[in-house]
Amino acid sequence: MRSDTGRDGGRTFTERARREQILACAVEAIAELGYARASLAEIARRAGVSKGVVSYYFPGKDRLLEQVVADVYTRAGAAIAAATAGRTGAAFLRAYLEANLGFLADHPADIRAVTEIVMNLRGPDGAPRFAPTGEDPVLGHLEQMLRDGQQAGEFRDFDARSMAVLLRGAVDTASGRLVTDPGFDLAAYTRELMATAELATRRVR
Amino acid sequence: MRSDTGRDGGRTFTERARREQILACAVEAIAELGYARASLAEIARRAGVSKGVVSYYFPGKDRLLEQVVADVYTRAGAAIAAATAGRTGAAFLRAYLEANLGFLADHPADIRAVTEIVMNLRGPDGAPRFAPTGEDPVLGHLEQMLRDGQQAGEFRDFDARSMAVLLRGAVDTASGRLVTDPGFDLAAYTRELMATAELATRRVR
Amino acid sequence: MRSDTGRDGGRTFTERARREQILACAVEAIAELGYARASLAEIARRAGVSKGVVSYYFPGKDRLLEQVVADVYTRAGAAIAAATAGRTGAAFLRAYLEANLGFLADHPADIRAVTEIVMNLRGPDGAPRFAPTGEDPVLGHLEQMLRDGQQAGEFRDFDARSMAVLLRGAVDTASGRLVTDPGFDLAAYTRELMATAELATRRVR
Amino acid sequence: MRSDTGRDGGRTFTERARREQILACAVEAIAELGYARASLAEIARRAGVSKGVVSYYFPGKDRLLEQVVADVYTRAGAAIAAATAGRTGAAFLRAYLEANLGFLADHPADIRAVTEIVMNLRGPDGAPRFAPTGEDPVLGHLEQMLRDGQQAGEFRDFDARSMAVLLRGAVDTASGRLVTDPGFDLAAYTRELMATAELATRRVR
DNA sequence: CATGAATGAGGCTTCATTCAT
DNA sequence: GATGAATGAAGCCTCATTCAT
Repeated sequence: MRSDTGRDGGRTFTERARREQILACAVEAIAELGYARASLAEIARRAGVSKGVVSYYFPGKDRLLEQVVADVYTRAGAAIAAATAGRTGAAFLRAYLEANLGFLADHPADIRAVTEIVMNLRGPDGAPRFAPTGEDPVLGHLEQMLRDGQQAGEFRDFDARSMAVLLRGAVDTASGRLVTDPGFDLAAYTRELMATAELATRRVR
Repeated sequence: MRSDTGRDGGRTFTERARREQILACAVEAIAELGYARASLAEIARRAGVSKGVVSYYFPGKDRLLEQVVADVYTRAGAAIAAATAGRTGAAFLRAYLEANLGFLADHPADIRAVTEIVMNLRGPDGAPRFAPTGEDPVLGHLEQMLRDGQQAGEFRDFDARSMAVLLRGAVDTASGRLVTDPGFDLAAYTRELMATAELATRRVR
Repeated sequence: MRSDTGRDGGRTFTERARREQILACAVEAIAELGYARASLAEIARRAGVSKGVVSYYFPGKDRLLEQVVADVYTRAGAAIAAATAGRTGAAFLRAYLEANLGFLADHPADIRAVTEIVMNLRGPDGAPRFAPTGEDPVLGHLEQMLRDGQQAGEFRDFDARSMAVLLRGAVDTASGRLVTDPGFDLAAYTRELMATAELATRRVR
Repeated sequence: MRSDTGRDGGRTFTERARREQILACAVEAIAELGYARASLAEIARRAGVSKGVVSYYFPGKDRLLEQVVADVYTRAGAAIAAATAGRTGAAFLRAYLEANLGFLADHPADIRAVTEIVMNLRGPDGAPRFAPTGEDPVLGHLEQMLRDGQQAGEFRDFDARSMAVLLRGAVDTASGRLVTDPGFDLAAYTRELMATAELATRRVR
């Protein structure tokens, strides 16, 4: 047993490193070239390994892409959860939006890649694999927090579901801009989105 | 040359009909199957013609897809222009959003298809063909109208560019929801978006 | 409408010709190289066409192989049915075996290919696609004819099922020999098989 | 070299055990999954070892498969030789067929695996590795014993070669049935085959 | 001895495109 | 104008094999 074969969760050190490397290269390739052009060959090329290696670590391209999504979701979710811990109402909303756009600013490629995958990856039956539906947990959480703020009397009486969709749409659009529009000013956008959220949700006297 | 092939702009009647039919089937296929699965064969199948016909009318798949985008943009632009004609400031904004979401409600497949194409179609160099940039005419127009409203004293002093991006993002997200989220309530969303826009842009006393 | 595009059963003349050509080349390749080495590329090469053409005419390799089996079964069945028409008992058995071995002599590659496919082709679940089971129609027919001969008092009281399996095995083994054993004497084998069948089935005084 | 690695014929105890284990798992995998799906990875998985181990003990997959055949042939040959020792003529034939079908009943997977390998394994030139030819020792032995029986006046004057092929075919077909046809009655088949052999070979008065 | 890791060839399939008719 | 036919590239995947540790 050598130092580079230490086990952790059933996986060797090198295996975990390779997996992460491949995931990173997949994100990079998708963010840069788009979903359709991000072939396994391209991902392997960026990782400096042969095509077979990718298949060796992931049982199929779909699984790899799903892993990318799960990976980024996990990291983004953790960052946002940490930033919003213990907050409710307007304070939550501010922290939530700030954390979302902050993650975007720090990991634009990750978000871009996830967006591409979510929009394009389909199951064998042709149905979208990550289609946003009523049960979307991300959206559901935001909606619930908005509803809580309303019950606490902090927010006005808007349709929580629609407002949640609107705010997520405003967040998501930023990721697209960030990658393709070089003139996009994320800081200004963040300020304006937070102001808009504040004005659109606060209880009117 | 037969009697049923009257000329119009250098194109016979049947030719124009075929083109429109193919474009319509392309929209249908992309909206239903997604960008990657909408092959020329599938489009031809839906149009009830052979693959060769598609190639005959459009010099390459890319051109066909570009034409789909141009087509829908033209129709949507006309509808929105008609609805907002002569209006400025808050009145313009209301009419603009209402017309946008109205077009969405009337032509969800068109919007879905265009979204897919815009996100996926790339040039030979790999660069996005329709990437939103600073020169995006759609966005530019909205931005200008917002700026006009500010100068007229009707709107508060927000960053017009960011607000334009935000509102477009809020509009675009609705198209995605409309197709994949069966529980999405477009009417409620429209109301909430218009309320939000009103609250976020009006001059605060 | 030209002479080479005459329709027949929804298929053009060229299409039927190509299909038959591909089927023939598949038989040839499998008989010569064995199941595992008979790739689509090899089949296409023998047909003098590109790999894509095979996929153009058959929706997948499995379907092509299934078609080979169906094809040969149909032809062999027709030949045997014609040779045994109206016969029963020992006369049927003689004609049956003679027709079987005759078809073998005339189309050794076909039989060899079918044998390979039947033994190797598996479904997506890994289960054999043509596994001989109790419901095997070919075997069932022979068994029934043997039983009829017993009831007519022409045959002794053997186990009809076992005898059917035995005779089919004796027929099938000849196809293997014919291809791989250059010294195999089919005529002598035919004589001996018919003599054996006669001796093994006839009513003993 | 430890105490548990006593040498025998140049091979340690564990080495021989490993070889036998791998051979057994190869048989199992081929019998169950068929030739094409029995990959080294699958065989290694069933043996509970890594792929490298298989390569370590056998210099290539072909050699492993050849060894499987040799192994089963050796065991089957020994069993049959023991059962037929000292017998000739009809007595030999009865014992021979009984021992063959008995081995089949006791080791169906072995026979199935060998059948698959014999039918599929090819040399680099594409030629079958185990094709039955005129020099087939198994067949040759049976043929010789039949001839001896004829010269002893016990058998009628059939073509010994053809009869040998016929009987081997009747034996081999049972192995195929045994694996794929759940309703196959091996005991009944054995009885019928022995009766048939008796009737077909005995000297007619 | 044994393992995990990596390779590269080859297979099947899909698809945009071209061309003769 | 329109079609069926054919191509060839590219994609994903599986697998036997090799190698450093």
